[in-house]
Amino acid sequence: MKIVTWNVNSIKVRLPNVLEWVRANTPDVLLLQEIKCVDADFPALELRELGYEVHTHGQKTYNGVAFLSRLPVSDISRGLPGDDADDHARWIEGTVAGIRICGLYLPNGNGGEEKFAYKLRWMARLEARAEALLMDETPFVLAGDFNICPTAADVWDPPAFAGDALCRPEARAAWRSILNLGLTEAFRGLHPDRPKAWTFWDYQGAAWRFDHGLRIDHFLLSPAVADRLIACDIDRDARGREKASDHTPVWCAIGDVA
DNA sequence: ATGGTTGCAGCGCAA
Repeated sequence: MKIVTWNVNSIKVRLPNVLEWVRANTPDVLLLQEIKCVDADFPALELRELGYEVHTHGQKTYNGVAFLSRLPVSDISRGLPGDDADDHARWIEGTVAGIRICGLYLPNGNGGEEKFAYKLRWMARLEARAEALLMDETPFVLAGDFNICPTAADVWDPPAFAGDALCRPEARAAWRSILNLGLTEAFRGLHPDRPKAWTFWDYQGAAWRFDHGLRIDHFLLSPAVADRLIACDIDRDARGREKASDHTPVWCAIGDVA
């Protein structure tokens, strides 16, 4: 099973890129972030024509996540538990082939201490959700735009980003706390030393041209799924297309149960 | 150099 995560930064603007990429790469499950539209405005017909079940958790203007699958999906659930007052559309989960797949858009956390505090609270809820799935012994995948550069190796200019919410020690500590539940980060598990493995290049400052990137889109696997991990990689090519998102797709392949 | 770019929405805000 091939699972893809991609922050598309508006599905309305990105639809041609997404359709072309899906035709060429035929993922089984496609998790999108920042669709930036309400559910009724998501271009479901176009994706159904390519063979996908379409589930969305959208909102006006900001955020919004989608869960698309060529395989049957059951028990879709929207919203990360733990705060009924949180109205950001950042979480959608569903079961495919016995795996609970969670698509997430973690808060960026820049723009003031209130926003950073929200990010940390959201990460505490994420850890609680992962713990609950582990307790249930549910095989699961957490995938999406985590807005976290786990280490200095995941940042093009570490000193310049020292105070950025994507790199701040409290955010990295929260990330490690989640990993320390016993999860496997798919990309670094398979490519521990690959340099400049970026998944995001800012629109500003010609970041793509200079290869000034960050690695912030990730897959976290529960132990049973980690045992079945075959491959995980980043499709840089999509970032170089016309009208590209500032993020590029990241994918992983999970083998069938032996 | 407190800059620059994109998207939404309708102009400042979020990223």
